[in-house]
Amino acid sequence: MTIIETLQNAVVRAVEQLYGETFEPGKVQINTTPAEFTGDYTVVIFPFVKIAKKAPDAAGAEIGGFLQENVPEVQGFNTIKGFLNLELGTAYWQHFLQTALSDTGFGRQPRNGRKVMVEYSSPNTNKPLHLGHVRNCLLGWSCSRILDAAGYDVVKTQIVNDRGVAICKSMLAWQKFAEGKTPGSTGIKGDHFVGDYYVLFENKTKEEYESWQQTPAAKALYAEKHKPDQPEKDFFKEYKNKWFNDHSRLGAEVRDMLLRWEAGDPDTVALWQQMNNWVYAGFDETYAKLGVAFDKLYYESDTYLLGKDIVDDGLQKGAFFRKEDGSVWVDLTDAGYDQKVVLRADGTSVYITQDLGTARMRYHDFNCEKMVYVVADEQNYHFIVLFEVLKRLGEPYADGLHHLSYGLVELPTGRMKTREGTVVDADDLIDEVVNLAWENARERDTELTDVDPAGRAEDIRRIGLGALKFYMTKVNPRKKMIFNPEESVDLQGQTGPYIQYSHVRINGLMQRVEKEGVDLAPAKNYTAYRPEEKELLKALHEYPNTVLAAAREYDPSHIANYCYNLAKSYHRFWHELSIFNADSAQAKAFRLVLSRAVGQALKSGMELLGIEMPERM
RNA sequence: GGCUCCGUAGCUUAAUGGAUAGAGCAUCUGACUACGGAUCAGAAGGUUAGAGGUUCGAGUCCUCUCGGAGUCACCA
Repeated sequence: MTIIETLQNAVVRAVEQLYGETFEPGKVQINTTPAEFTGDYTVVIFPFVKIAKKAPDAAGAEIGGFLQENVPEVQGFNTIKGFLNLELGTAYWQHFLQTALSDTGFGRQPRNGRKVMVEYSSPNTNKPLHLGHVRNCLLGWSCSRILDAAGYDVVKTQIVNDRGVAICKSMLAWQKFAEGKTPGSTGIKGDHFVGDYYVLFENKTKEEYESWQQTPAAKALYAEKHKPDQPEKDFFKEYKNKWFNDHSRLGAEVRDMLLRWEAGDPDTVALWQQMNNWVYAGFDETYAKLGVAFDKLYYESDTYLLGKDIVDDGLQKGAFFRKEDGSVWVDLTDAGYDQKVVLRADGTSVYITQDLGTARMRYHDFNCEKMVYVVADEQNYHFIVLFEVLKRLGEPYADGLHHLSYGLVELPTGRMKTREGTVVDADDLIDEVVNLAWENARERDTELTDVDPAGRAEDIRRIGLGALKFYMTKVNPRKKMIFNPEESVDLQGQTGPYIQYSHVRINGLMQRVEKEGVDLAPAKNYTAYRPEEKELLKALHEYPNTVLAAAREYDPSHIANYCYNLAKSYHRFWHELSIFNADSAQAKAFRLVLSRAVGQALKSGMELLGIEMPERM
């Protein structure tokens, strides 16, 4: 039982005895006491005022008195304006510190035997990963780690969008123009290699379209179809999709290729596998650099026909209905949404059919009671519909579905656009932040460069990536993010390196403890806490609660902000108090023990964000 | 237009319905010849977009208005 639960229960007993009313323990509000008041935890008294028929402070004093008498941990209290501030005794804090230190899993909940699947990244195989995938991957990875720490068994997965017209474009361009070149022969990373042919296809198509616009047929079409005052340029911009479907030679070839792929034509399938394998090799490299991984991969080429049995199921249960043309629909108008098609008239699947089928398949594969989809907020509506439909079908996991929706990453110049070349490539970005960390390190210190070059390089990599990862996880996922390249590699202030630095400081202390064989036992006799010590201790104490809150809300930014606050308290503590030169052996031992526990929590918290700690910086 | 999300200091942001809205960046002023200054202390900067309402108490909940984004495909 946590201290908060202990206090809640005790308050319920107090109210029962004093005023003869029962209350639900969960309804008792207990907050950490703000720094400007004395106390550790604060009970909000207002809800009891009516029952007590007393002024807030009088009721608070009575409840406080009861708690002090009946709860051993409560040593003192004061009431101010309806808030009952409770002070916990040093025995409690000493015990807590010892537990936090010896418990290697401090902040981790015991296994709860429940399984959750987290889907993230889910790239297309026709181009490399970009900045948006980086946010997605960091959120997905972090969310997985947090759920794991909260006691769940987590299955990390991605669904690879490996089929469709996009990859066929790359394939066709490669076939026509590559003259047998490969990533191996050119030295280009596989995903970039394939992406280049996708771009080439788009460029060739553009050329074809522009020359087509000069033909008499095109001119006649414009003359006949354009809206009043519409310039030729605008007309043809609008017409592009229709042109691609009706007139383009490349368009015809690419559709032909897709048909051959669907028919299982061996040559086409072989080429498709070849090119996707190049891409996967590239992705693996990027994922490794980012420090993320997956337990199970699903491929859209395997899943894109799924879901038809669910459609039958839905028809039988009356959740779906069939229109005259044979298409199948779900009517969500009673819930304030639209009617959505779930199966085309020709019997083929649409996007949501596939997702319905995939959800059921995953449930059968892993028996997950929860599934988290890390997908950008563009698809909010899709997931509302998907979850609603699964609920109406009575799927057993329907209540455990969560869309971890995050805002798009934009540049200061606006939204990223492939066509305008404003996409920030993931590999470039990672290299860039590490380079900047190098530059910065060289300016700082020359002493560290001559020892252990390999360890030094690894530390710098951790610092650069730490800056990037913290920058991207510290904001609430829901918020649209303006990616400012300069701020993302800041190393001062509310940043990853700020936190890493506090850990490095602690490391330094611990090495000295080791070297000098400092006796830490006197720590338990130290009780006269200084404000900086108490603040730090209280901050440390909040770690397990923070992990639980982050898991409950699927929100890594709670962890990021917590780590920052803890590091901030530590820096202040460090600056205000002498550790090795403390007044007494007890104070010295206590501060060292506290430092060690804080170091462990910081390391553990940052690990939840996928951030590693450097040895030195 | 319907639906969803967002709007907090110049900028980036925090705050299970609780106390004087908390940080960082940028600006200005300071800090021990001491455990590492990627640090610390301080100043300045806020009508939480606006107006009503609910509540003992609202940045947070409700209604309306304004501004921004997304979505409203038999695309994925």
